[in-house]
Amino acid sequence: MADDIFKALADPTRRTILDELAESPGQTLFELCSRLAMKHRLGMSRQAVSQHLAVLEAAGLVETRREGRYKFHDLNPAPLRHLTERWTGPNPTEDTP
Amino acid sequence: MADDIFKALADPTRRTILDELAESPGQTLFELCSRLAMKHRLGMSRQAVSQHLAVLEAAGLVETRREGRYKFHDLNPAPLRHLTERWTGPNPTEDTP
DNA sequence: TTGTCAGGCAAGCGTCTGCTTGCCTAGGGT
DNA sequence: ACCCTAGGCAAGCAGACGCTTGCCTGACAA
Repeated sequence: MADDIFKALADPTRRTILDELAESPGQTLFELCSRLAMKHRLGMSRQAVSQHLAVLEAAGLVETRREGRYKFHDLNPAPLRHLTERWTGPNPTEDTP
Repeated sequence: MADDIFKALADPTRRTILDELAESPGQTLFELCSRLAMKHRLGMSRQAVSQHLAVLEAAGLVETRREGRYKFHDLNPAPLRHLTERWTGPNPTEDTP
């Protein structure tokens, strides 16, 4: 559970993918590949990115929806919210109603 | 920098060590070894724990002080505070004075 | 139908990593 | 002096991880 999330965050390429999905949601695999290559100078094969996305999806950090032959990816930051409170203590005034 | 922190958090044993140091600060290597063995049923060699502590210290999550032949370890949660805001956005009401 | 394009599956390979084992240094007590 | 204890250094090993390559499936268009 939390283990999957921390392990998913351990790789710099996966963190860059999260950055990219935060900046422009709903990208397909090919869009992510080209933007990682252009903006971040990461020359990786399509399968490498696909495997990273699988790890992120298994951790619940990325959600996907299919439309025809396209698969769109979106960041889900919810699992990250209280991840480190285990050691920092709850943020005193967070979630004030 | 952030890479060291995420990589340090990726291992479940290291997260347990942080838990243990949060619960009772200032433990020595041997104290940590025995408590990991007793409370968490982790049978590891002393060197394994020592190497984990080195990783945590390199990431800035654990600080140490020597006294004679003892070396005491303390949790430093500061690097964890804003670690995930990169994707969650800043906590709206955090750090209110 | 045939061709093309987005994506998935699986095996293989090199590297990193967590852990062990063995030996070594330094501080403190008798 | 001697011994014991807390900790460090370094080599070695098995498994995990990141990435590639090659082939396959399914959706659309000509």
